[in-house]
Amino acid sequence: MAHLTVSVEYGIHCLLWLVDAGEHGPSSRDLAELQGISPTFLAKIFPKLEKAGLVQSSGGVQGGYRLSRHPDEITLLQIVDAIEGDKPLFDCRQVRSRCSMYADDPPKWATDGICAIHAAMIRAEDAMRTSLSESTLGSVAAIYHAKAPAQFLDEVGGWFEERLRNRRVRTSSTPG
Amino acid sequence: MAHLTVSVEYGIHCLLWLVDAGEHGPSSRDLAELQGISPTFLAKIFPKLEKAGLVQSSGGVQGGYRLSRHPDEITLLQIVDAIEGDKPLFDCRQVRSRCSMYADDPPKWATDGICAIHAAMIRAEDAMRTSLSESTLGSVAAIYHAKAPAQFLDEVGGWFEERLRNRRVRTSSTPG
DNA sequence: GTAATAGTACTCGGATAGTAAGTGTCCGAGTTAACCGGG
DNA sequence: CCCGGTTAACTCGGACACTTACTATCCGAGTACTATTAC
Repeated sequence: MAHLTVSVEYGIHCLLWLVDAGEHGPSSRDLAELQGISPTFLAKIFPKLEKAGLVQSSGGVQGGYRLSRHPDEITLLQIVDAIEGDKPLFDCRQVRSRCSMYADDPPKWATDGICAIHAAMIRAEDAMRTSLSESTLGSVAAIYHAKAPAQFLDEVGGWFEERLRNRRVRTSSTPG
Repeated sequence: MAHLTVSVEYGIHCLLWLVDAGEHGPSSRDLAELQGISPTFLAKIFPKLEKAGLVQSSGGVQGGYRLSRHPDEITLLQIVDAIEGDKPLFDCRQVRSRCSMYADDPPKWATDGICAIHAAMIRAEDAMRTSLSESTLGSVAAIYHAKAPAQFLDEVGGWFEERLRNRRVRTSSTPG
């Protein structure tokens, strides 16, 4: 399995849709059905994004999500950390101090400071994180906008609005 | 779980011991028992290192492993790739083309080229890999040598030699 | 016309399977080199 | 003394449990808004 999971992929794609959505954003269910994703699974991802302060939710029948700040101020690193919880690249198990030469009593120089291997891994992880922090939701959205025709984005916007209108009611009769 | 597994950690630690071992290196079992690692598990890691051309094996009762080139010419990236098999950081599942707007028939502009999210992840992965390629087995070993007293390294060398001598025989009588 | 009530769809959290990958063990096949006995 | 068979420990590969994390589903509780109903 890859280090960055599909939860991250789902999360970023959803946030991209929120870039175009207005003040009254779609629900997690709308986003799931639009993209062919499990609605219940996506519903477990959004609370993490909200706790990280990336989106704001509104409850009730007209509820939904919207970005809590400008897309240019949301980095991919923030999204990854929000969903994966700052998962380390490398999990040092202190192999060196397990050496059988010093039976269960490693000397100070063996445990002092950080393991050289671990240090190299931390440098690699920092390089990755720095790269992720240089891409923002806005910059990714710009690439998508350049690819997709404007008509398509309008259609999706209309789809969201229709979903929103079709909520509520449905008690006695359907409009026809 | 972390992206880089304990297999990588075990592998690097073992290669570090091989830096100090001479032409006649220790067996995977020697290395496992020295470090308190599962011998059978370690025995599954070394063939990968050998396939990648990092170590050379010699079979038989006097067999063992030795580095196949100078430690300064073995990068951490090569070790990681040898053991993990060039595992990608991010596994793009083409969420964008699954959009329910175009039912099962995504237009060309949606599938053309690489996904913008995927591209950002590839940049992050490249940054990580570049960092890993800048650390060599030699540079890591130098840090360890600076920390551990020379006497300790000699003791380990002696331990390996004794293990090697105590192989074979043991049929009728022990030398005394 | 206004206030109270019922109903709907939402968010949120916990409990629970199924699946995939990593970790670790066991066993057998083939290899090498030292030891042992016969020529 | 020399040569072939035996033996021990190695590498190598496959098959097999165990554990963990991720993915996905289901259900119940609380919330906000709408429509209906009562006054």
